[in-house]
Amino acid sequence: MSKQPKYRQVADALRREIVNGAFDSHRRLPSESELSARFDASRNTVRSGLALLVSEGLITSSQGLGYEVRSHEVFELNASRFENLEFPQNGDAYNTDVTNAGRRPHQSFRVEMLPAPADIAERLKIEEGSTTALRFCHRYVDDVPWSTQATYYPAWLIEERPRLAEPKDIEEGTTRYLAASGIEQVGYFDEIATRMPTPEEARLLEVGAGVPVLLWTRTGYSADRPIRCTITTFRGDLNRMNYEIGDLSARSETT
Amino acid sequence: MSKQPKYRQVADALRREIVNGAFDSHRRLPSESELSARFDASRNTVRSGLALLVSEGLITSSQGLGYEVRSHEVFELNASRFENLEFPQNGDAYNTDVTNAGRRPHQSFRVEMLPAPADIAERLKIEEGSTTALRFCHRYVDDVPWSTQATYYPAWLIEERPRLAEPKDIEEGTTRYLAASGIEQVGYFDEIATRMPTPEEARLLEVGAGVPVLLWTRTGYSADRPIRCTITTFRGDLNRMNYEIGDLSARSETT
DNA sequence: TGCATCAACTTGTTCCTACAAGTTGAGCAG
DNA sequence: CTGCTCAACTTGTAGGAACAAGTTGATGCA
Repeated sequence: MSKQPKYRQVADALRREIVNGAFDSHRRLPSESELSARFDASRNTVRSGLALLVSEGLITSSQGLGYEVRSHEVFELNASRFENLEFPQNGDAYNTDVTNAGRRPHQSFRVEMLPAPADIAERLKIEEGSTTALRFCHRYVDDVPWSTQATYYPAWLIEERPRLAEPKDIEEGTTRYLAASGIEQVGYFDEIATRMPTPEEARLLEVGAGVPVLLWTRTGYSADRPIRCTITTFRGDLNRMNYEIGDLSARSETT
Repeated sequence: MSKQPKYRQVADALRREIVNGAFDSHRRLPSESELSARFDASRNTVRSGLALLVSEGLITSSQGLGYEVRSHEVFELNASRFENLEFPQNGDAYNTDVTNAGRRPHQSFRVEMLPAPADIAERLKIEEGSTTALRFCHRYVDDVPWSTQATYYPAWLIEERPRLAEPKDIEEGTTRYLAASGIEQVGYFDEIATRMPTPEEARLLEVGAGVPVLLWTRTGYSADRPIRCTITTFRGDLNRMNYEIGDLSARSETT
């Protein structure tokens, strides 16, 4: 009658109940032993089924507490408005967006001088191994880890704009700082990818198993040459990226 | 000495060897019993460690064959060039891009008339439950499942452009078909998200555990109103999306 | 009342066994 | 030589047991 292995039947039954909302948002699931009795399966088998749901990102488990349904409240990032000088903002884009959403931003900075990795060198059109300044930024929203951001600047730019090498926030935003001193970012090339987090990323972003990360690589260009490359790693469960392209006057109209 | 549980030590050791390239691209890993002897751990413990690497997307397993390192050969999609009338193409964007990359495209179509789901209705600015035409497309590259695409057209558009309701490819591309008959897409709003696949998606895209999907939702607008909404589901391990924004004349120059 | 302790829960880790099921290559029958 | 069978590998599924470790609330002592 059922060709599916038992642990899958367990997972399928629980998944159906979860998506139908049988378990309140942050109430707990029945314990492993209860499920074991209900499905007439060993604890190991039930655990296999639960592990499947964890890896799908549907539930989380905590030792001593049990399993609970994960809630997703996504945060939208408008990538095409970022770094657009015409769009009014107070401070940098991250602070602006988070504050506008009624959340509380927090970030920690770190600056390193290091030789350019191959992929960065290629994007910045510089020699692999030549010096770059890496501004690394770990961002939180309401004290929940949100993203890590690594921006590489080529050496020639640092010499002209030494504030980029200081390990602190640039209040007006780096784009404006550069523009105000004559280096204008006139275009950018974005690459978006997804994968499962490395153990290091999982630690920094405090994500468990089953949550992919969104990788956003932006290479900014002046009229002459590449001026910086930013790699942002987002928690995939909490973020969505938007692009507005072309004439969208029909979008804002009320129907 | 080592506070980490043994199955994590196994996973960490193997991960290190994999990223250092100790195992050839598609050669197999040692079998579970070999690893069990090497790490002085039970087969179950070794399996837990291997399961971790599978969920990270590093390796795959096949019954009877063993474990092997997964290769990533990503396919780049230029999202900002899609549906741009100025950019010359033969046929639709998918066929063009895949053929240009020297790969062989294949796709199967299906058309359904169905009531609009809530999220689609909101994006198309129509009543929830009102009729829409869904053009569903399952795409392959070199016979590997690549993406599924669901495009919803509002009823008013189908009445004017009945070819959209026919279950076959429109050779010149839907964008050009619409433009040639007076409905021009002048802008679009893109949303990009990632998550683990549902069992249905995992089946269609033939992805195992540990591979997230990339969700791309594009709402196209004419000068007056939304004209369609496309939801594309990509295999995250095989695809990357690009956006070119602003003046990128500095990008194409040779250094 | 306030606080510490502990029993009773939870999941986490590790081992064991047994058998099912997919793959491959050796070897034998024709 | 061809083609089939089968033994010997591989991973997959299912059960068992025992103990570690985190959490919670009840109990009882000061």
